[in-house]
Amino acid sequence: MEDHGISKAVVKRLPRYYRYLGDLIEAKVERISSNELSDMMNVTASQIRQDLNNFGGFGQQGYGYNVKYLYQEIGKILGLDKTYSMVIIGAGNLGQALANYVKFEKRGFVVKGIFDINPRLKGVAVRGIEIRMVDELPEFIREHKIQIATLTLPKTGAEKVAPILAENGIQAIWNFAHTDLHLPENVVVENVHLSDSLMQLSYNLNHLNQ
Amino acid sequence: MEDHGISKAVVKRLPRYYRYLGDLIEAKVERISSNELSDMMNVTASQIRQDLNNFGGFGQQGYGYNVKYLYQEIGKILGLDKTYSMVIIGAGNLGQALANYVKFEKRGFVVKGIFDINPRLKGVAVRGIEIRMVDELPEFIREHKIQIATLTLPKTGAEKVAPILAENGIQAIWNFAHTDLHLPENVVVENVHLSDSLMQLSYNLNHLNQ
DNA sequence: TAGATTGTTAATCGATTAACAATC
DNA sequence: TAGATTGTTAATCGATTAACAATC
Repeated sequence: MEDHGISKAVVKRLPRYYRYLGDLIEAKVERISSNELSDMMNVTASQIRQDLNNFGGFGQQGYGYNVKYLYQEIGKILGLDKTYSMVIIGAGNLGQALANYVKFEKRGFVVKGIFDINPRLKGVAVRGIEIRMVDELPEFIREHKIQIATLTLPKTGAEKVAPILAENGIQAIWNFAHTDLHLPENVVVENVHLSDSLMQLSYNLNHLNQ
Repeated sequence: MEDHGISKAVVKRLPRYYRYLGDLIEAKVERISSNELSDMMNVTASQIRQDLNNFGGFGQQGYGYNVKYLYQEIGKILGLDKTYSMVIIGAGNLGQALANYVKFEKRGFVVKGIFDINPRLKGVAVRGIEIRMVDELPEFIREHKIQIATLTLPKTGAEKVAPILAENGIQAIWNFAHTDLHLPENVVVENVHLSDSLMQLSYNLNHLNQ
């Protein structure tokens, strides 16, 4: 577990390496050089080697990298060799969409509960998981040792619930709400601001040219 | 429209400025200095001024920035003063969630059509928009002058449909599929790789410490 | 006018790329 | 052994921060 000082840029690239390596495994490719991978991914071979060497020497001179091994190692670095207990807070369209997305479960992110404030949703089941009311959260988190909370509710709701999560020992928040959460240092926040993304698209669409 | 050479990092920060300025307008704040904004946003005042001056001098010495004016100007830079015609391709949970998300519409991104390959969904309506079959896409895009396609379908489907979109004049793709699309330079691609995001969360969760 | 704060230039810092010795 | 390719150091490039003159 000794590392740190790894830049955000590097961490951001790891899932992409992981994805390409997964595809290579599917294609039954056994070994790959940083140069071949560089061609596939449109990054420099130098960057690939630098990135990987932040975590250790996974390759072999004259040979390259063993695809399966490297895939496994990056998986471990990303923490994908473990399972995580998750709740989804906000059972609207997006929340339900994420709850239904089984691929996350396959990667080890298990949805243990879905929560909402709307009493009309109480007891309604999404993929076999009944929707609970938000006031049950503190107990639920502690009882089920929930590590990750996915926030798919409006801004104000997210801001209200976030400190409660922190108080009850949530370790990470996957935040889809359109706001920046201010939480203690020991709570990891990963933001997915879809409207920011759409605005970037819009910018690029308008400014793409000579 | 003269610019370019604006770095990705800057463009990525613009929506966040825009969001904070919107909040300030709601809070009836009329003017703000780069220093105050810096405190709110946890970025350096220097960076704020540098970022903005990529696009012009929006402030005034001794005064700061007029919130409403700056908000408008950033909106224009992001292209939010226009409307866009959009289709959503893939009417699964995520596609339907996005189709139901009215805030996008309010920002000018209008969903004109929803498409799927599953014949059982044909004619089903989402927020009043009936689901069409993917083979109708080329005609639909041209007829309705669609500029943006949102891809919320599996990898293989996305890879199949993407070139068809490009051929029929789509200008930008908002890609939620778990794959990198290879398209002509004149098609903007904005990726939202949710599982990459979840992996970054997982990394940070495991490596947060001393 | 004095004070505040921008716009912008210069300095620093960090990340990417290039180069090459080590070694399989 | 010769060839290939890594791991790693050094060079370059770009982005962030600091500083300050311009000016409202």
